[in-house]
Amino acid sequence: MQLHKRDVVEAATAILDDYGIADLTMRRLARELDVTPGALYWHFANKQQLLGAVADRILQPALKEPPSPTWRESISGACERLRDALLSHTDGAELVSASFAAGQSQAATEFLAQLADAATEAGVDAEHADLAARTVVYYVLGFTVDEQSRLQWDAAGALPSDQSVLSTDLGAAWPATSDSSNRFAFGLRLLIDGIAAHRASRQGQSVG
Amino acid sequence: MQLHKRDVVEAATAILDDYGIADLTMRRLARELDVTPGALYWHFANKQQLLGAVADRILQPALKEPPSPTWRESISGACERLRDALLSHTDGAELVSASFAAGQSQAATEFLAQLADAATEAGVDAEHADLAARTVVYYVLGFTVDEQSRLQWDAAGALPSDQSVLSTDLGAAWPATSDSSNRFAFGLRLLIDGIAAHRASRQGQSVG
DNA sequence: ACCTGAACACCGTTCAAGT
DNA sequence: ACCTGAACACCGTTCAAGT
Repeated sequence: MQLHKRDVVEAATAILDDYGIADLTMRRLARELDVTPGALYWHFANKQQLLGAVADRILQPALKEPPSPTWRESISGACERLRDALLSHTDGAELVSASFAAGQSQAATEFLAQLADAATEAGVDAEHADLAARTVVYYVLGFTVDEQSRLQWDAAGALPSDQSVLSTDLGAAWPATSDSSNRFAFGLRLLIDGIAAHRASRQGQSVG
Repeated sequence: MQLHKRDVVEAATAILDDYGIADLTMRRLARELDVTPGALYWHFANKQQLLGAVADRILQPALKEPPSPTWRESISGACERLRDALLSHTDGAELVSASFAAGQSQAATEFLAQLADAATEAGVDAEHADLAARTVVYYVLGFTVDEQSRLQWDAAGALPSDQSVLSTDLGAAWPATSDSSNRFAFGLRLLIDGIAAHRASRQGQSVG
């Protein structure tokens, strides 16, 4: 039967989840779809574009924005959804980070625009709102790439019996997800406070 | 004559500057050094490690820290030196960003420690100083990767005669380096203000 | 319109064997 | 100790030709 873009992206996501970004090659993907590598180039101009489509798929859940009462919650909510989306696919942060840098993810652009809106709400002038949004995205991507590589490294080295590197002392379980989330929230607060400070130093508006 | 690590890193940097990161392959590098690819693996365990050494070389100028009167100037000074170092090599931001994420650059770790010291000076507790430093580095790397890709794209498309995409209107020259630097400074101020706000919300210290 | 076959021009890495 | 020769197991991309 006919090959459609959606099938290709779905199969690519499956390879990503099961084997990671290093195994997500055009040839491997073609094999999985029972076609010749050349077939993929009928649907996608090149690998970068295909990865961009995978990035868009990963970012879908991060784009739903429930209305927030304050701009602070708009930003931190969006960032938490972004991090969650990245963490729910093997090497998700790395893939999206690369696609974002290459300008191949339409969803990333959309996400950026949402953040810029929140920054505008916060009182940042239009000229700088996009920049504030980018700064926030750089943080989330950088943090999550780091976090995910550690998580996956630990998961790979984890033996069936709980023999972790840091669990030589009894009882004390390995610093869990909650700690990582706290660390994430710290950096986020830094940025949000920075945006608030900028707003305040420009013109006095109602406190968000 | 004998091949030394320093020769290899120097030749690698030359390829980077002249042809970019895509052409910085082990085989190409070996050819340039008049050796067999296998020879490189006597001196470096793998390509990542070699790229880490190149990153260290690029970061060297960013590590000199002149004493600053305030922690704010320590941070912004370090960040400007980092950006300058990255921009002075083709694809420098991309290479250092990758090496940093892979944990292969010793210089990047050192740079991080310097920033963490400044954050501590600012009144951030030890537990969070490293995190604040990372947040700043994520910003500088993210911003500069973006900036450099645009710069290089423009430079590649620039015809001998000043036929730029945006210069269809007369007189108005293309937004120059100064604008980019202003944008860089904006995001940096955001982060520094965020750090200051965090310090203030914790305990009242002398204003930096 | 959509895909195959086959090629082009490469990669990173390993390792016995040489000096 | 340091490097070569040669191989292993791959890559992304193109494009005439088929259906």
